[in-house]
This record gives sequence, structure tokens and C-alpha cells, in this order.
Amino acid sequence: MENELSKAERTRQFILETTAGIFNKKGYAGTSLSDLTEATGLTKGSIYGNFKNKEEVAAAVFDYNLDKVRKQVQQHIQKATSYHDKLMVYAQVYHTFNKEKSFPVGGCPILNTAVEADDTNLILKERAAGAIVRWKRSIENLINSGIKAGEFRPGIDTNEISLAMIALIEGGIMIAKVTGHPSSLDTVLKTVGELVSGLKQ
Amino acid sequence: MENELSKAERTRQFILETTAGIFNKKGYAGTSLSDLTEATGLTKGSIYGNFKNKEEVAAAVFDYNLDKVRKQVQQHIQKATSYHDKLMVYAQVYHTFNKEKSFPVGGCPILNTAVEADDTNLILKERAAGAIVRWKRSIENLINSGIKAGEFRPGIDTNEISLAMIALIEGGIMIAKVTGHPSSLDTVLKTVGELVSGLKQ
DNA sequence: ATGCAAATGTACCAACTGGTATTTTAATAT
DNA sequence: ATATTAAAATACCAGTTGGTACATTTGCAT
Repeated sequence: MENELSKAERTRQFILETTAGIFNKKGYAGTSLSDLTEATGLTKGSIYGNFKNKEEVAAAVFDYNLDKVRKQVQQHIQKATSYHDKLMVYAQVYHTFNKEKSFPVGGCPILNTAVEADDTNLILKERAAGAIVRWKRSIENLINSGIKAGEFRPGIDTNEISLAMIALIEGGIMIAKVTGHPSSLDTVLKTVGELVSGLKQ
Repeated sequence: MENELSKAERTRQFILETTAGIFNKKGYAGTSLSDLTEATGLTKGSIYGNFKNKEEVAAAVFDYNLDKVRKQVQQHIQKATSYHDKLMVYAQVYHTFNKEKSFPVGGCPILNTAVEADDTNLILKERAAGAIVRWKRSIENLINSGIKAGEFRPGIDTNEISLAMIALIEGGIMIAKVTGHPSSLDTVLKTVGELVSGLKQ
């Protein structure tokens, strides 16, 4: 075996890529094994050879989708030079969330998974909760770094700002998707931008 | 027959009351007919005698849950005298959203239905979308009335403010539920309050 | 009290659900 | 080239799904 991916690893990846949009659109309960076999062209035997059960596929798909948006966001943040511009990324990247192919089909996986799983599936719920906690922490770190660098005024309620940013983005995505008005997300992101601007000295 | 509810009407109402929390927690796809028969103690024959199919029960349950929060909010808004205080209701009523029995079990039905149905069920999707559009309009009306009354400064972007308020509330509910931290919603609602305070002359 | 209609229960349906034991096929190290 | 192992397909399972036709019971106006 070379240092390439094993056959199993490639199949596992193929299953995730192929079913990522299905789970994110139809949800865990709404996605059946036959959805997975139809989409992949594989059989149940193959899928259950690579995953313990449907729940494990869903969990791995969540990680896959989350990584997709995380990488996208992180890439833009790294390019930005000031902390202001880094935080402003959150008011910009989601603009194109329905156009870009780099964003998961079906919208934000955190939102979708959190809302479906919060009362029904502990494993998926905790994955979504973890994603939010880490997201919040990374925003707070940016704000705190910006304060130390003298970019932002001191005395900022980082807890409040970070939660507001996340709530606005997720709520905005929900509104835009269900009403079919992408511009509503743009408008909400404007508020996010103003929140970030308000941090300046 | 007196002017009371007919037997069918009472059964219909009983089904809605009894299954409202189930649909709101488990979602449309996650709720089975046997969930409904078990919870109500009725049989499929009885349920299908009052509703065309599972989708119609879910749609009626959505209306039922939505009406529950709408009445609650509207009641507080009517009590408030100034437009500022009326808008401030949105920063207050949801505080108790997980404690009060007057709020639907399972969280905000708009959020739950919007996120599940946006890619899967047109009927439920449009119901959730309609709820958001009407909610937004009622916030805009309050702001415009406040401007005319001289309470708020002119030149307010009512579109932006109303969308931001809704996004904050829904996003805040999602965060609080999935992380298990009700205080996160309180914090987000603080931002809603600041948004409303910023409207003053 | 009784007859009729409305409401509910019973019994059934085919299709599908998630999951597994076993066989067949494909990859790969030698 | 071949033996061995890994991966995928097949065939099956019992339980459940949403839905319906029909029988039974209930409410109710007379």
C-alpha cells in the first residue's frame, strides 16, 4: 500500500461528498438509507462496511460540511491584516452563501443540525453545540486581540458581541432561505458589519 | 346541536393540543403516525377522519403553535403604551421562552419549521415564510408609528432593524437550545434591546 | 326511545425502514 | 501469477411507515 488513501478511505470520502447535500437538505430523520444508496450507486453492504450506522454517516457528514465553511471563512480571515477586517469577514463571506459552490448545499450545517437534533439526537446536538462554542471563542479571541492591539476600544462585552454576530448570521440565513429572499441575508449582514464597526476606538 | 364545538371540532382541537409539542420537537419527518396515536390514545381512523393526511396535521399544528406565541406577544404589546415599550416587548417576552408553559414545547415553531421544510416541504415552508413576513411587517409598522408619533428619529432603516431583530431572536433561540445555555438568549436579547433603544430621538 | 348521521375503531395493505449474515468480487503484497 | 485480505454486493430480516376500506360505536335531533 502506497501512502495514498486506501480504497476504504476513498469510498468513505466519496460517500461523505455525495451525501453531504442530502443530509443537509433533508435532515437526519428525513434521509433514508435508500437515499444514500441511490445517490452513491453503492449498496447498503458497502455503506455499512464503512460506517457503523446511519447516525455515524450523519455525524461524519456534519463534520464534512462544517469543515467546508470553516476552511472558507478561515482562509478569508487569514488574508485580512487588521482585526477589524478579520471580524468583517463574517459580514462578507456569507453574502455569497447560496451562490458559491464552496458552501454546503442546503445551507448552514450548524443551523440545520442544531434545530433538528436539539430535542432528538444527542450526538448530533453536541456536535452542533461544539461548533457554536468554538465559533464563539474564535470571535472573542479576535476581539480581544484587537483590543490588545489598540484597534478596538476597551470594555467591549465580547460575550454579547460574539453571540449577537452568530445569532444574526444564523437567523439571517434562516430568513433568507425560507422566504426565498437572499437580499434579507445581505441586510442582516449589514447589521453585523455595523456591530463590528462599533468596536473601533 | 348547540353553539358549542361539534365532536369533530373538539377532537380536532384535542389532536392539535396533544401533538403540538411532538411535531415541534421531532419535526415533520421525525414524527410518525404512531407517535400521534400513542400520544392521543386515538386510532388512525380517527385522525384521518379529521385530517386529510399527516401533512395537514403538521400544518394545523404549526398554526396552533404559532398562534400560541403570537397571542402571548401581542398581549404584551397591547399593554405597552409607548412604541418604544411595544418594541421592547420582543427583547423581553422570549426571556422566559423555556420556562413559560404558554410557549410551545420544542421552541420557536417558525424556526423549527423553516429550517426543516425549506428544502423539503413547500406547504410548511410557505407557512413559515408567511409567519416571518407578517412578523417583519408588524415590527416595521411599530417603528413607523413611533416615527410619526415623534418617539423615534426619522431616517430609520425599518427593513434592516426588523430583519435584525427577527434574526437575533431566532438565532438566539437556536444557540440557547442547542448549547443548553438559556443565558445566551438573554444576552442576545440585550442586543435586541439596544437596537430598539437606538431608535429614540 | 329510536333512527340516522357523524365519528371512531378495526383490520388490512404494499412499500419502505434500518440493519445484518453471508457470498462474491476486487485489490494488493509477495 | 497467486494467495490472502479487504471491500462491496446480495439476499434477507422483522418492524414500521403512511394510508384506506369497512365495520362499529357514539352523539344527537326528533
